[in-house]
Amino acid sequence: MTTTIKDVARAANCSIKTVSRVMNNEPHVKEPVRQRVLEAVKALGYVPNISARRLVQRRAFSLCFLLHAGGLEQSAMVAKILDIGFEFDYDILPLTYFPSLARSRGKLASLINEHRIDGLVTTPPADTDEFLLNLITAAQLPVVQITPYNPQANIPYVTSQDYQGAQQMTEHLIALGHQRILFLSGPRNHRASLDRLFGYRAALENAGIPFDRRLVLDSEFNFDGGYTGAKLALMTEIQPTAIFAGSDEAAWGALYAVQEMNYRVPEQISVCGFGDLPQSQSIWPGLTTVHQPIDQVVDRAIQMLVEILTEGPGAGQAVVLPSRLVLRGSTARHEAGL
Amino acid sequence: MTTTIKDVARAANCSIKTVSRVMNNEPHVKEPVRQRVLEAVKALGYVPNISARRLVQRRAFSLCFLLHAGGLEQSAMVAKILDIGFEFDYDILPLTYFPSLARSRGKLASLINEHRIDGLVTTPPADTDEFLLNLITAAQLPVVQITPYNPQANIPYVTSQDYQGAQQMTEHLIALGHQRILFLSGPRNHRASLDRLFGYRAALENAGIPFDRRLVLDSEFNFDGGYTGAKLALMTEIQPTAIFAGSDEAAWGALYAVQEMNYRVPEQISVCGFGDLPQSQSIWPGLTTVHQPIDQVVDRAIQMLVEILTEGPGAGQAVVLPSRLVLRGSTARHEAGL
DNA sequence: TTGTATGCGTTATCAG
DNA sequence: CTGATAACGCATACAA
Repeated sequence: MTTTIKDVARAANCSIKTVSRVMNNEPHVKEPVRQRVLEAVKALGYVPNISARRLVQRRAFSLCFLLHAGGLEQSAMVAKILDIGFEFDYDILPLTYFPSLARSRGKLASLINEHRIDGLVTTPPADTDEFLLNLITAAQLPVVQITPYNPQANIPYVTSQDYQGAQQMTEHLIALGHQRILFLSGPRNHRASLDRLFGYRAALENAGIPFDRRLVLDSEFNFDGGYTGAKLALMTEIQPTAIFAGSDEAAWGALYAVQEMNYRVPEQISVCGFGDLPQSQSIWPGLTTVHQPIDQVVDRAIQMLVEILTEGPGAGQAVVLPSRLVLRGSTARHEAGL
Repeated sequence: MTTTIKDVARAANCSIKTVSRVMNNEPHVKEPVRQRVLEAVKALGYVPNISARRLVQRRAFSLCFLLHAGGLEQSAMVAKILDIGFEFDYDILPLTYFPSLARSRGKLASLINEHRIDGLVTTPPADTDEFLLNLITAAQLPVVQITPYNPQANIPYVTSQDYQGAQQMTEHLIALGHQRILFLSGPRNHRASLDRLFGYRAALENAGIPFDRRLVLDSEFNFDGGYTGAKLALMTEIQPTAIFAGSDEAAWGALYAVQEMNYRVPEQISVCGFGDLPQSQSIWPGLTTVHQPIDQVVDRAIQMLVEILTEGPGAGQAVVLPSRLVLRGSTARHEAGL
């Protein structure tokens, strides 16, 4: 038999309301009474029944963290999410979302329509998915985005410095003597990707290097995208001396392609990425990249959502966390002779 | 205002109990009545309130999938878990568990003690953690393990062929002309690792190759373990011609170490792993490994747990799914002259 | 500062 | 086969 609030009230010789007050840290309880209640709670091993709370409060006390399927880009986020597990009373339900799969859309819809969650954290590219947006607006579900500012919506978000990170990385490559820097961009609806592209261009401009649009290739932020982009550039007249992939995964693909074509990294070609996924320090010869504070981003996003859920919409903000360069073995000075 | 079971009952001109029967596919409802109810449900867009169900059934309708922290070994499982998201009425709460961290132990304890979950799926090495075992037995929590058979416990489990997979891989290396095959083993309390070691030894024995115990190195199933083990073997008199890592992650580390020492893979040294993580086909030169049907393992484990939860302990079984070799570029015939 | 009574939306009991 | 009524455990107006 589980002990309920009534048992505690009886043991502490007070009403259940008083116990409730103590449990929820509400005011208007005299100190001696509060102590009696706390003792009774400890003695009986009382734990509030979360299901009852859910019912009476009309909340699911759980939230969904929506991730993009397939990519490893988000595996670092997942690691943090699984580390958190649940935050306060909120269960965290991580879910991958394939907009193209009816089954996946159905899962998301039932999650929302059956009121199984109170709020949502989204990551690109889910945040631009129309089906999802319709669900959210119909259900008036609170949302926190992990993505740069979207001027079209007024949605709280958490992100890290994309523009600045890309600019610094490009400056670094330029300082190493590189002039022909290939930039492997992501999808155009991926705002962070755009910001990185702008940062790249800003650095070139500041250095007085004329912009060659052939040096920017649109691709996907995954292994294949990087692989294909690098191959394309090396097999044609583009001939970069450095490859700056807009994501670490694409950088891995580029690294693979470059080595497959028997170029030496970094002696002949430098390669770098963006994101600093854990594996990027494990692959040979170590990927130079822009470190994003993913753990903190995830942490802040979840906290912000919980705050919105408990304190109302006003708790939503815009947060941009700093990123920084991480120099490893995949980049080196460009020697004119090679 | 959300529509409740009462609204449906009124609309269908019957009692709430009848509606409940229809919703739960219980018998003893005449067909015309059932139809009326179903129409009313559709017309009103009625969705049962899961919180009320949770309260009255005294179940959390959620389960925890416990993962080992840090390793990528489990990232493939995570991908599948996040794809499933929730199964029937059960929310799936994936959580990483660091037994050494008080915070992590606390999370797990509150999850169980606060009755937030009805059952648990465990993966190595959590399944041998004493703190967890105590929690489970104290709470009498149903568990399904993802690990080979443990004769000490009578716990339902799902796994894939570890022994056979390792044996086949070793046979393959032998067929390629390798005689000195280094085996990078995992922790001794990792049962799957032991089974792989036994498979390796069985293949050697069948081929009449005398067992050299210096060729088996105990290490960790991660990048560093593989890196260190490979270095050790190559810098000493052990001198293997092939390295069989008991996990893909360790194989990556070995691959890194071998290349760092300027050996060519696979021409001079063959390297292979176990598990077939997604990244193993992305790293250069492509890792030969044993494919485990991780998606199916995860699927079956969750389904089994839900069955136990709904149908009682009798639903638990022992399931072993098949694994198979995947040949890529990291292994080749051993030429005596090199 | 404290307590009483009511309701949240289901499922379960037991009588019809 | 069907239905009235009582839990489930908590929070919350509203009194006192």
